[in-house]
Amino acid sequence: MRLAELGERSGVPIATIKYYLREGLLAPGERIGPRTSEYGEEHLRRLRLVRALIHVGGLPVAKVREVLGFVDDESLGRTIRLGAALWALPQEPHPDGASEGDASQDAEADDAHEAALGEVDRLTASLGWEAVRQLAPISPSHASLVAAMAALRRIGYPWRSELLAPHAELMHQVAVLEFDFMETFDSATEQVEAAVAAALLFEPMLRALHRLAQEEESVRRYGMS
Amino acid sequence: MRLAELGERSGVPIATIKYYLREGLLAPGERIGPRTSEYGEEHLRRLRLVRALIHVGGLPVAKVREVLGFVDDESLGRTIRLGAALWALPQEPHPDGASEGDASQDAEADDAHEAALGEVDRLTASLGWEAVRQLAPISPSHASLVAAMAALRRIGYPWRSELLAPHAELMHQVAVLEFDFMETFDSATEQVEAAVAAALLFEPMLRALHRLAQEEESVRRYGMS
DNA sequence: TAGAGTTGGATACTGCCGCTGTCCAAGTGG
DNA sequence: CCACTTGGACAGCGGCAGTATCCAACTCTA
Repeated sequence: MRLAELGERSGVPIATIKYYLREGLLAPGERIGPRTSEYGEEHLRRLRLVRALIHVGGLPVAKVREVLGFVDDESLGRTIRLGAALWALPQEPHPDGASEGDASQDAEADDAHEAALGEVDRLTASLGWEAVRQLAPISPSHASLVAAMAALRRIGYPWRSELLAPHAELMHQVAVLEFDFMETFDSATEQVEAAVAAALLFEPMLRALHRLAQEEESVRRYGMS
Repeated sequence: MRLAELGERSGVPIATIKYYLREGLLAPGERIGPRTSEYGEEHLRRLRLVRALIHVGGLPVAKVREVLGFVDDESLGRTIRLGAALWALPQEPHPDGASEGDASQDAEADDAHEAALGEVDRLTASLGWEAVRQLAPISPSHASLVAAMAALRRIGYPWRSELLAPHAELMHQVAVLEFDFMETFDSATEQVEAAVAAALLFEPMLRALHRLAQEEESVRRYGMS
């Protein structure tokens, strides 16, 4: 398949495909002439993944390049390759959300952070997530969880680890399913691609469930009016 | 408190506060002279909410204006006011993620959509979420859930409603807690603000838990290497 | 083989968005 | 009294995801 067909089958404008090629999000096609390249099904698959990362996941192009760099790095072992790709996914839309006001506020923020840290520690201990506990100092997901809990605490919502535990257990079941799914693919690259896609697409579903539950509870409490 | 102090206590640059005033995200202060205004604690609170919506929630300024418009509309009943504010929160970062390739792909997408619709229907039926079932045709959250499930299905991940049910139940418990928290505030405006903030800040926490669970499972399966 | 169309490649531009810097005349405060 | 601040207006910036244009070299079709 050549460029025009790739664009047609993927629904992505040719100018945009050229852009992705330039940015290294898409490997160049196989050269079959000085000014002609042939693209395969794997290009189509990759193009769909890129679009999903950017449009569903909301990742900036630079981040996509980083993630795909790990996905494609065949010199890495599977664990590292998968871990690196998943860690490269951004943890929060905008990590610069902290306030930097006067001293009292900074102190407030630190208190919340400390408390959140302790809460997460108790949570992972009660769950027996030993790997997570070992990785805690360097794991972006761990930092992200602490930051989110601290933010909630700062607006006066001191969430307890006991309330989080059931979610955590469920998330672990979800992770098991995701990994099972991932292992149905043959090539390591496809496996990691599948894991990234699943990790990313599951989250909007969770968010939607959360909002639906809010709707239900709102109507139950206050009626439909 | 005057402009300079508001900027200092919130940590938001004065130029930015002026921008928010211009954009209508922040009510003007109380005029105490032809060129002087006084700002109160509610301005500080609102400013923090605006920052949280933009930086933690990733909302564009226009969306923030829309949400706050409902939060502030005292002519609305509480149900409507709350519902409108929550519905105005964006459901997906980039809702334009669909592909529009050739006919075969469109058909594929429709199949996935139909299947997802049925799955969600069975889910809400089994949960007894009657309000959600009634609101389904107009609820953005419902549409969003269907879209997310359809996207997963399209990449070959036909999630069953049984697997979602425990999440949904948990989310309902979460919603109950959120509403309890909301009701600890006196003024309706503060209540709705609290609900919006809680709805928004809970989601990053869930995502972080999901990713931590992935880490744990990855190490359990493939070791730390 | 002629002529229309496509290719990879380079470069410059667009539009949106969240600010940010500058300027101003009118007031304020020590 | 005079430096400073205020509300207000407006232009500009920097980043980002594309998009448009042009090109010479090539390929396909008639």
